[in-house]
Amino acid sequence: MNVQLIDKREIIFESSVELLQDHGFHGTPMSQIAKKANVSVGTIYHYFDSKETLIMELYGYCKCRLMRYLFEGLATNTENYETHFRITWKRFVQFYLDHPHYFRFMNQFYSSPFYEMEYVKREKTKKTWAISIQQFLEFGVEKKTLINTSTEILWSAYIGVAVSFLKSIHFGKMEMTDKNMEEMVDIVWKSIKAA
Amino acid sequence: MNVQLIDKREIIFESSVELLQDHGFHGTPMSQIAKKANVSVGTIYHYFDSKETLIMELYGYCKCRLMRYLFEGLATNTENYETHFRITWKRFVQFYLDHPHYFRFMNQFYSSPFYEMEYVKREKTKKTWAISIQQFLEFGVEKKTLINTSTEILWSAYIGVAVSFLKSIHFGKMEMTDKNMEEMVDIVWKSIKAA
Amino acid sequence: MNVQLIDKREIIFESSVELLQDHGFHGTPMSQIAKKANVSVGTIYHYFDSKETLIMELYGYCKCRLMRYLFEGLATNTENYETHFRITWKRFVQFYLDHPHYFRFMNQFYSSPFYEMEYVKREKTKKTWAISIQQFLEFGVEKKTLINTSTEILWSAYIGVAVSFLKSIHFGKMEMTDKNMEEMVDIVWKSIKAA
Amino acid sequence: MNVQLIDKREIIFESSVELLQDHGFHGTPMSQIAKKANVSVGTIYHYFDSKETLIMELYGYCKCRLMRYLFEGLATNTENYETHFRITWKRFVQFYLDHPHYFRFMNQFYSSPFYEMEYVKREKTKKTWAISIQQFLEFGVEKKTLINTSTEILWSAYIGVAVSFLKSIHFGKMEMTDKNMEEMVDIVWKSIKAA
DNA sequence: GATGAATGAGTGTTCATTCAT
DNA sequence: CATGAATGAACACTCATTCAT
Repeated sequence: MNVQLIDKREIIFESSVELLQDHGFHGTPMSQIAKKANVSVGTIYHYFDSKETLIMELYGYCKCRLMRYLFEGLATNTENYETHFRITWKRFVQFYLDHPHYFRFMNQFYSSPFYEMEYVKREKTKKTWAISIQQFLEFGVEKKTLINTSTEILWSAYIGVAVSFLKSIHFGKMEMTDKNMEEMVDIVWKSIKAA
Repeated sequence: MNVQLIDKREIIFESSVELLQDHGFHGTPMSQIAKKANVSVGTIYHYFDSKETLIMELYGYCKCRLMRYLFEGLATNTENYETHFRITWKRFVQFYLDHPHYFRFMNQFYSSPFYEMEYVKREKTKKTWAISIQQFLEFGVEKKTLINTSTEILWSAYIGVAVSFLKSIHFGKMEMTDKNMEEMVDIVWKSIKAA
Repeated sequence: MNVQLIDKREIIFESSVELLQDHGFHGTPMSQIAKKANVSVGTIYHYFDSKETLIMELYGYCKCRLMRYLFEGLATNTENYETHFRITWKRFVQFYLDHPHYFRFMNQFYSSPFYEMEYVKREKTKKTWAISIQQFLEFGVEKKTLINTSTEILWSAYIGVAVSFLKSIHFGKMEMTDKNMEEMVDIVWKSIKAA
Repeated sequence: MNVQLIDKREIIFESSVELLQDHGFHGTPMSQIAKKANVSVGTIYHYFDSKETLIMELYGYCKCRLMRYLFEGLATNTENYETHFRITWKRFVQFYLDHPHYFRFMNQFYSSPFYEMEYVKREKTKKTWAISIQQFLEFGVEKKTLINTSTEILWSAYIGVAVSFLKSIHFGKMEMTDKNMEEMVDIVWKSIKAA
């Protein structure tokens, strides 16, 4: 029971993503989140200052989950960069395929005015997953395995295709098959590997 | 009088995008849109059934604007596919750079639960810009200028990088320069051109 | 019906005083005021920015009503100061006897943290009833009919006894009779008239 | 242990007045009082049945403090009534000047719907400070030192001017000087002393 | 006795929508 | 066609109070 108390924030988080992703931020009343989490509204406000705060922190929570999944058990200084690259990219996609509501929530968040605010904060706490992937990309440039351009450009190529791919799958325009996955990594890899 | 009708709808559209993009769909009251458009709320309801309808139709309006811009003055059966490809991709990006609130609005819309509904309707009226770009991509496959894969995959590579690139620029992570633009097209082209 | 529209603010005012004075500011929900005024909550918010604003403006409304009552039909430059003084003081008391809820409301307001805020504003718009009575008192000092002291001191003597008297009546400790009224004016007059 | 009990109640009382006087009764959450008193909310509820009870008892506590201050070291059957009268009146004012938040709290309480309830109870427990001052005033009437009128009328003249004077000082309209104090007592004394 | 997490009824406020003018 | 006052359901959030520890 003590354990449950500690996890209350997490219970609220999990209830929130599911609801928020398919009714939208404003379409999901706090009362509904409370009901789904089996707590009272007051309890949510005990753990979070406001609905906005809850959403902001939920975003952080999702990022953490993704991070853990992305780099788990992966040697940091890999010898074969390409292999490493392919694994990471596929994991990124796989994470969202396994947690579709995380994907939809984060995507919605990222495209909403909420993100603008969050972004400011992010500048302060540099330690984010985005940075980590970026470091990985920078490393590739240094090793001359990737084309010699700005990290931001590489990042756009890396993440953009993944997100776009995930959306196509989400909307049922495409099937998720190993073949498709492989073709997509090929495309990404081809696009930014050094000639 | 007919002219005036069209004008008023457009005035409402223009006022809406600007507001919606930085306050969000639920963060923008009809009254505020009315004020910005210099009409009464009643008038908006004269032209649109509901707020939802307004947003839906606004999305359609934006799509039309983009379409017109994308293919304007461009010969449909071009001899040099690559040139055509590069021009189109850069126009796509340029359109949003010129109309940043269109970009933010459509992105927000596309990532919101609204889109799900809209999507169903879209299936009925096939004539959308997306289809057009897709036809262009399919044409490339037929000509064996692009790699032989599904249109959806090509589409993901094409659009994903563009969107991601635009976001980086929007958030000030990247400067918009001709050089950057050129590098991005190169990446996209390289990624899907036939070997 | 047009007339009624114009008077809507006043209808809300009248409903408010009655409720506020016997349930307190926080003890009176907006919904209750709305019900009593036979309008919707939304309508109240159409005329007043917030509950606070409503209360503030209600105070102003009450002050106006009192003012009109106090000096109505009274020649400004009276020859007999004492007569004038006695009439005004008794009118002040009478006004509140006739409008007991105005008295209780204003008293409550005056003793609450609300007044502090209002007070700041009042400094800007000097034209208040308090000032008017004070001018009357100053005039008495100039004429050497009242003792030669600060207006504030005279004011305290004038208003303090009246308020205290009204409270005693309100709490049933005292009957309101002409005799009592006369005795009270005597006391006040005696206390500040020049020797 | 008994000592501790009394202490905690007092700590809670002291924290309460300060908070209540400038945020109002409903503007001060129990949690805030608890924080200021360095106890938990639960503890407050251990000593007081409800918030209402706390406020009621706080009022009683303040009255006691005033009483002790008013008559401390003062012979009950004084020979010189006027001197005694002046001392008491000035002490009354002085008490509130020394404890401004007591003044504001009691004033607020007295003008609020709370008092109505309290008043009923008060009838039962006759032993209050008000009664004491009233006895003092009655004594003056018997001695024919004060005018021959009802105690309530004398009381109104006595207390009303004091309260009004204190408010003027509180709102900074008047400076608290010995001269002003002396002038005010003169006014009060003059107003009710026998001719 | 003391704590403070949990509760949930209750409040102020917003805003899409209607409709009489 | 245009207006904007009126509506009232719905929501975010508060806070007195309880109770398991």
